[in-house]
Amino acid sequence: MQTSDLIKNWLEQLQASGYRVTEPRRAIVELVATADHALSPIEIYDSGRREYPRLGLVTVYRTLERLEELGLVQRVHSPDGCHRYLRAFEGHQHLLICTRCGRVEMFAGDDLDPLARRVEQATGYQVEEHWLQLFGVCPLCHA
Amino acid sequence: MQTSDLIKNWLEQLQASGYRVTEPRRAIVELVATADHALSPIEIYDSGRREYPRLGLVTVYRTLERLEELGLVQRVHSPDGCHRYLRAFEGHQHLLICTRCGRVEMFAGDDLDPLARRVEQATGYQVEEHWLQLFGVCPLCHA
DNA sequence: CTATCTGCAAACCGTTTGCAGCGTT
DNA sequence: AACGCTGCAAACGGTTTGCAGATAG
Repeated sequence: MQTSDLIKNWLEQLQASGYRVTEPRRAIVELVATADHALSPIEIYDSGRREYPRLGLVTVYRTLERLEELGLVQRVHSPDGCHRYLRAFEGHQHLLICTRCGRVEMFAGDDLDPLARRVEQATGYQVEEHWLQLFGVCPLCHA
Repeated sequence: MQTSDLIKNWLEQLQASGYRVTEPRRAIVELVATADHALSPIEIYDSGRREYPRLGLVTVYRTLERLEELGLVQRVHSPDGCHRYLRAFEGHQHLLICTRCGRVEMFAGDDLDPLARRVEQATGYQVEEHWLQLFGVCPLCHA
């Protein structure tokens, strides 16, 4: 899908879910849908302001909340605890995250479902979610 | 190792590293070394206060910092972003965490090193750390 | 026209820092 | 006796909430 189509698609999904398509939302969606790395709310706010100067940080948080509800973005947790947001991709993804710049790669990892089921059996837990994340330094930051 | 020995061992390690063994530290170490689940700083503060009422939250943070330096505790990250602390075990562990009460189980997972090396090769990243964590509801919270 | 959305300000929560006095060594 | 440690209070940064005015549908 073309990035412009992606943006249009997100806005349509917002609308279809009863949300309104507004200028600030348009700016935020444009940024997040096309970013190649995970963005923090502040980064979105700063960049978004260049396009739509009246943008407020609160709106960034509220819009991200909506996009997460719709499954369009996912949160990324890092060792530093900083919350970043990344466009969600098809199915469950395993992430490789650059600890310097937040750039994110996806990789096909092991399928963890068998493991999860094994562990459920062994412990009696009901497994609801799993994280498989690698952290490292990307080639660009490394140079 | 007996839990009382474990506590003694931690206090000795503090001392050996040039830190002082004080009443508040003793209370904190006792709690964290023997806990069967990951504790948040506030929980440590509240419980610690029962044993040593003058305990301050700041001291909890500062002591956890020391214990982390010495490799005696490890941070645990959850989807809610809440930081909890767990006694560190031998080698690298994969965790299963109860999202309700913070109880933690360890499990022998796949060895992720081959995967990490494969991903390094494919992406050019230098992989430094990995997380394999499962989240769920433990049998007790589930009932 | 109405209900949602926005931005501001202020509240809020977990964490960190400055500092004067206390307690370990 | 000296220096690290403590607890209080206050600062701090990120996130959330209340509210009156703006705006999409």
